[in-house]
Amino acid sequence: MVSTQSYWQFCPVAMAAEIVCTRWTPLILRELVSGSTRFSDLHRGLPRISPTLLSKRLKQLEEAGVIRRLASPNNETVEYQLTPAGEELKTVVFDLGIWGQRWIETRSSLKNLDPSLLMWDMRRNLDPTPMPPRRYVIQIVYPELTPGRRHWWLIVEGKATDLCNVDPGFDVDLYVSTDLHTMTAIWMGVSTVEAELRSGRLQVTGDDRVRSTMQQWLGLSPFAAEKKRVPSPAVAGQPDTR
Amino acid sequence: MVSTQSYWQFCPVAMAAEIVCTRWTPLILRELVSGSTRFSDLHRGLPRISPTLLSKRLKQLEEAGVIRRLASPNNETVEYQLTPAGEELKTVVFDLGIWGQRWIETRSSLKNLDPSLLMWDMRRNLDPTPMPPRRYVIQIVYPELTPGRRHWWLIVEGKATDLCNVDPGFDVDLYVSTDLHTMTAIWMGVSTVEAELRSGRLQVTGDDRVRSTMQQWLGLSPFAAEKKRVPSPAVAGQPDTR
DNA sequence: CTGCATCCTCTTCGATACTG
DNA sequence: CAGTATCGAAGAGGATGCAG
Repeated sequence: MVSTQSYWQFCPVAMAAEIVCTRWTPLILRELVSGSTRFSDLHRGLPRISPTLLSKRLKQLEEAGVIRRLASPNNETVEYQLTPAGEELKTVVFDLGIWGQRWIETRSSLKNLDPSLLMWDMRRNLDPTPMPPRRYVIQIVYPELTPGRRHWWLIVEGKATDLCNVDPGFDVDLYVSTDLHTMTAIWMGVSTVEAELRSGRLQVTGDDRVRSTMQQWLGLSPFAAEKKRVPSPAVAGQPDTR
Repeated sequence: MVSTQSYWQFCPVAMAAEIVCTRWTPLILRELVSGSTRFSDLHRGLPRISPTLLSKRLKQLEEAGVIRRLASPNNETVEYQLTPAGEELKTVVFDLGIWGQRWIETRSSLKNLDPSLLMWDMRRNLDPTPMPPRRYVIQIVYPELTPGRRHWWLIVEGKATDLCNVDPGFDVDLYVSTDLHTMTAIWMGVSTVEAELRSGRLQVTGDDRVRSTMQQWLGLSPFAAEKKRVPSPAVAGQPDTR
């Protein structure tokens, strides 16, 4: 029987698409490119993939020479690292994201909201430069959400940032309260901290210096700078700033 | 029930992958980027896709704003054209091909050979500049293949080139005889006309001026110039040039 | 907890035939 | 020419289990 996953074409686009353009693979590559190397970290950035399929895709990527599987001596941990071939896929993944940011309308981009994904992404890109040189705790609250997804803590310490979903017990330096839609819009660059503070959909209380530099330390999506080329109709339930 | 084709992620990479990275879609885009606009031409470049699926993908691409469907007034013909958003996908598709050319080993690239695909691609990229300014007929023969796939004619007239699989009845100006593997390797840039003439796997007889410029008018794959970064083991059954 | 393997269901894809 | 219709095969998702 003919393998159904091959295109049977010698064209390099077809050969590459067989490796890169299968379900979940571009997103797995995005996670790897963003620096995740552990199975569980990858899965955290891709909550809806089944572990079975993630495992299978990682094997296929290894087989294709895109990643290397590195087990620690005693087999305690496994890391997946991009090979040189994998490194060169960064361009493709990034260009794909740029295209998406430019041409996919805001309305549909802002349909698939997930606080744990958003917080996980924020943790990854947070820029601690404006923070004081000590442990700094930011609490983010989405009052609209169910209790289990309502409260989040970002614990900045040196260059590392930790993310918690349960109260870590530290004193909070900065409180942020908003709704998931607004926070996602800011993260994606279709709105700004300033505009949402004015609109009243975002409230920030605490340390004044950190408060005023939020747009900086928030470290937006890598694609946030790219402007939409499609009309962004006013999103339902989200009236414009007065 | 949750739609299974969405990733449920707001990340632009995910949104773009939902549109671009479904089965066959990168290849359909390659055909569109290469200039095909008609359903039957697209299908000719993608012989193994079912018309059902091609039709479905074209609808999805139209829905996504990547192409426009244009029916002639009397509905006799239909054309699919890239929108501005679709034009910007050229980069992504091209980069994907570049990556494939660099990182996928020759052995696997040269597994999926198909004379009609190869000839269709050659027709598309042929450069008629070195030909005399009249109808010029090139016959290509693959003696190894079954009769129905053995003989091909390229009919160059002005800037247009026609491809025939049955004898068009014209006098032939140039005869080319080779095997499919060799011709594909030349087309993909992993071998050259000169090397294969020397190896004896390629024979060309007829018009001397056109014969000597074959490497030029053949108009290789758009990716042929990109050098492989992976070792190219000597391909089985294809010994190196002495 | 990490990193999978199994089992089962549901969706998608491919092959072929057929239509206006 | 430009697609639909049909149906069996393959692939993806979900739940669960389990070893280190």
